[in-house]
Amino acid sequence: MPELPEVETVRRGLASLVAGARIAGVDIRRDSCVRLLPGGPAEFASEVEGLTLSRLVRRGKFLWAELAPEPGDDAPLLALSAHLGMSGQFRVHVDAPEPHRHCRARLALAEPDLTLDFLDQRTFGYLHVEPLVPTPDGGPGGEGTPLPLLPASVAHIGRDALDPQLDDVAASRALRRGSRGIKQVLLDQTVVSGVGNIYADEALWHARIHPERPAHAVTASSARALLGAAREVMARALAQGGTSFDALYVNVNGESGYFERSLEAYGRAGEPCSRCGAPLRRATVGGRATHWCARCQRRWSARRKGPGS
DNA sequence: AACGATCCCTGTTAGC
DNA sequence: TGCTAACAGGGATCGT
Repeated sequence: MPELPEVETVRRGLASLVAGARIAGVDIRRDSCVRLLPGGPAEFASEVEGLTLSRLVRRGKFLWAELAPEPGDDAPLLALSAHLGMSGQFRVHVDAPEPHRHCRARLALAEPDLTLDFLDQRTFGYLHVEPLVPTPDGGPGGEGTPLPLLPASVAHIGRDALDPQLDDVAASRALRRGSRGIKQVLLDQTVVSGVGNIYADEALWHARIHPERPAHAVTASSARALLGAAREVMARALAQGGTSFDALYVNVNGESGYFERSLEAYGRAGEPCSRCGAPLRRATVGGRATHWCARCQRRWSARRKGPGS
């Protein structure tokens, strides 16, 4: 599934391939792949046609292209935003083949002439055209993103774990707030964004925290370790995922398995923990498949030795 | 306000 | 063998 590292890989691919191109035509092949607009898919098409894809920007798992009236115009007011959901992909073609079975939208680009396909097998992803709005925390952060503007539907999303402007102190404090299990807080994109189910399990394993430990019972140093682990594991995945896209194939779907060999917890139920050898467990937590080591990741702090213990 | 439950959707796999 | 059911998942939204 595409989480932050995969989405960033897509962003880089699109930035190198389609930035600066003009949207010459829009073919929505499945209406529900476009977020609800009053005028439906036709409104989507009429809003974006003729505009230029300028900067490609990401926050967490949200990706968007600023839309400029002309190439080089740096006062965009609109964004073409996308969420890949579970299975979204972008593919760029010089000579467009017949659309793939899962192709939900096809954009014809000009200067250069290219075809940009949005594919999505499980249809949880979408495209959206929406205004860029100011945000209190000062903008998307990350590479090449000077504007303090976010697509309206992304305004509530917190800075992500790889955002250099993320306030680590405030973020780790926020991770310790509330009665929810720490994994659910880590998956809450308004706190720190970009972490999905796979990297949540990985980060918790690295930080040795039980996924169901109540957030308020996580120590300050554990919360800092957790944030650091999330950052570390996603940075490593990005380093691997980012190496392998062909010139005209935007590597996207996160299922390509390039990072799978490095996973310590996710998908490894029954296998021995590489730290302690105890078998890894699996259960459903908050509706999500969850993997952890029952020995390394205790639900409660180890009891201090005392009378009666 | 905070949090849990529900729903969206389809291809694959497990089970009978 | 052929069918059905469970499952995977992020996030918006609604109800408590």
